[in-house]
Amino acid sequence: MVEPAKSSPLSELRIALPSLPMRLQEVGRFVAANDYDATTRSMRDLAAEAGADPAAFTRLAKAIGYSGWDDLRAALTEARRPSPTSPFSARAKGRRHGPDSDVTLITDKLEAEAAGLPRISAHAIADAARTLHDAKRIWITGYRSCRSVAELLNYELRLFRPEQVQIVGASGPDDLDLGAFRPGEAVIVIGFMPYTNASVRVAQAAYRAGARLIAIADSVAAPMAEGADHVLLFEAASSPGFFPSLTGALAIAQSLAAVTFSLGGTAAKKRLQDTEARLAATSTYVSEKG
Amino acid sequence: MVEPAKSSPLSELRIALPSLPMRLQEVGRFVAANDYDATTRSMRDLAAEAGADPAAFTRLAKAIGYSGWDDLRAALTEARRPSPTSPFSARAKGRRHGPDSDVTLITDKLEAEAAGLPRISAHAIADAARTLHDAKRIWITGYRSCRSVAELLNYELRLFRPEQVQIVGASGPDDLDLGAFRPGEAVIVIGFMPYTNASVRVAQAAYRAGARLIAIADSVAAPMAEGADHVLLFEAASSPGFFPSLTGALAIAQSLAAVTFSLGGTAAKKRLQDTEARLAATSTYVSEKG
DNA sequence: TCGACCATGAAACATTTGTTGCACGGTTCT
DNA sequence: AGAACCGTGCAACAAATGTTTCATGGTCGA
Repeated sequence: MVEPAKSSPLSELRIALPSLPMRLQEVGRFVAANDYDATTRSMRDLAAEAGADPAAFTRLAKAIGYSGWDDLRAALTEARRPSPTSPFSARAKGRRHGPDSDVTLITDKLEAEAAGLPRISAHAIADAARTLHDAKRIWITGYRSCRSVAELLNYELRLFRPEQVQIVGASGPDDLDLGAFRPGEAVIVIGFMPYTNASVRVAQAAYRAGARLIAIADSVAAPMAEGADHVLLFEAASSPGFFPSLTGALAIAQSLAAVTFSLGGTAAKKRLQDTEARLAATSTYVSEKG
Repeated sequence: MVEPAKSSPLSELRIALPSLPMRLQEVGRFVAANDYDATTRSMRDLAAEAGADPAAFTRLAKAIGYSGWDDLRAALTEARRPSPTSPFSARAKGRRHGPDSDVTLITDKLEAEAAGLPRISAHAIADAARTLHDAKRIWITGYRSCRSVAELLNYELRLFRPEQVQIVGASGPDDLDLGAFRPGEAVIVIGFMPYTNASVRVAQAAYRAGARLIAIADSVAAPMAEGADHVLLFEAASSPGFFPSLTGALAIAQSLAAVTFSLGGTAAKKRLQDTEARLAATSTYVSEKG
C-alpha cells in the first residue's frame, strides 16, 4: 500500500484518526487540539486533563506509525519549532522553475494581496455603510466570480436585516428586479475588468430609478461606477497568477457589513441574536464538546 | 527581599545574568538563546549540548528565584504558549464610539487580515493542488458564509475543468451527492467554528467513500478535518469585528485554483481560452472601447 | 601560609517518566 | 454457544528525569 506523503505529524494523525478505536480517537482529538501542551507537558498530565488512560497516548503514537509517545512528541516538537529564517525566505531564493515554483507562486500571491488590503479606503467604506444603513432596501449584484462576494454580502447583511436585503436575480430574471428599484433603496454592484454587460445594466437601472448606487470595482473608470454614489476600489490584478484576485473585494464587503451592523445598534444586535438562536435551535451546529 | 517585577522569565534571566558565576552565565546564555529547546528537551540533553553539567541548570534556576529547573521551565513554557486570542483583540477592545470609530474599525480589520495572509502555508496548498490535479472529479462544500468561498472555487475550477467540478447539493439534496463520492475523486470542505453538522457529514461521507478530502478550516481540530488528506488553515477570528473573516479562506481558495490550473499545463490553458472565447462570443462583456 | 569560602563536576538519590504485561468486558465469527 | 479477537483500564516495570550530596580545586583575605 502506498503511504500518503507525511507532511506533518498532525496531518498524519488526522488522516489516521477516523480508522482508530474510539478511545484513541478521543485522545487523538485532544492532542490535535492541544498540540502545544502535548509537546511541553508530560503524558500523565495530559491523560489526567483529557480524562483518559496514560497508556492510550502510547498506543495512539504506535497506531499512527511512531515507535512510541516520545517519538511522536519529538516529531510534534520539531514541527512546532520556530523557523530561524523569516517566513519570506522563499522570496529570497531565485524564481527558478523548480519543484518549489508552486510554493513561491503562492507566497508571492499572498504577499501581494496582503499588501493590497491596507490600500483600501476606509473612509469610503464608512460612507457607503451609512448609505446602506439609511436604505429601505438593499439589492446586491455580482456576476461570474464576483457572484461569490455578492452572496457573502447578502448572507451577512441578512443576518440582521433579513427582509430588506436580496440579490438581484435571485428569484427570477434580473429584469424583474431591475424594475423594482425605488428611490430610498440602495444597489450594490460588484465587478472588475472585463465588465459584464449585465452588471452595467443593473447600475444604469439603479441610477434611473433614483436608488443609491454603490460600486465595488477595480477602477473608478469602470462602466458600472458611472453615476455611483460610492465607489469602493480594490486591486484585482495586484496578485501574480492567472485569475484576478477577489480578496480585496471580499475584504470590502466584510467591512461594509461590519460597519453597517455597527450602525444598526442594538436593534441590529437583537436581530442577529434571534437569527443565531434559531440556527442553534435547529441544531445546525456541531455541539461544543464531544 | 523585594522581587523585581517579573515580566518574563527570560528578562529576569537577562537581568540576573551579569551577577552570576561564570559557568552559570554560560548556561544562562545558552538557555536564553535556545529557549525553545529549553522548554521541550530534557535537562541532561541541554547539558550535553551546552557542554555543561546538568546540575548547573538546577543551580541557575535557583539563582534567579525559581524553586528548581522544573519551575523555570514551566515559566518559559507558559511564556511561549501561543495566545488563543488574536493579538489584535486587545486593541479592538478599547474603542470608544467616536466619529471616526467606524474608520478605525475598518482599518484595524484590514490590517489584521493582511497580517493573517502570509501565515497561510503555501506548501500545504501546493500539496492539496496536486491532489486536485489528480482527482477524476472535484466536489466542493461550504455552508452559510462559507458557501460564497465554495462558489468562487467552483467557478474558477470550472473555467478549465468544466465537467469535473461541482458543488455538493447544487442539483438536489446533499444526500444524493454524498452517495456519489468515489475513490479517485476529491472533496473540498470549507468551514470554521461553529461548524455545521452538514459539513461534517460531507467530510465523513468523503472519507468513507475513499475519496481524497481537503479541508479549508480555522483549526486542525475542526471536526471536518478529521481524516482529511490536506488541511489548509486560515484565521477566521483574526479580524476584530462581529463576523469571522473569510479573507483567508478566499485567498486559499484562489491560490488553490491558481496552482491547480498551473499543474493543468497546456490542456488547462486551452480549456480556459475556449471558455473565454465563448463568453466573448455571446457578448457577455462590455466591449473594450467605449 | 593557612583557612574559609565558593564554584564546579561526578555520583547517588528519590521521583517521575514512558512503557508493557495482564485481566476484564464486549463484539464478531465459526 | 463457544472461541477467538479486540479495545480498554489497571498496575508493575525499567529507564530517564531533576535534585541533592559530596569531594575537589581554586581564590581571596587575614
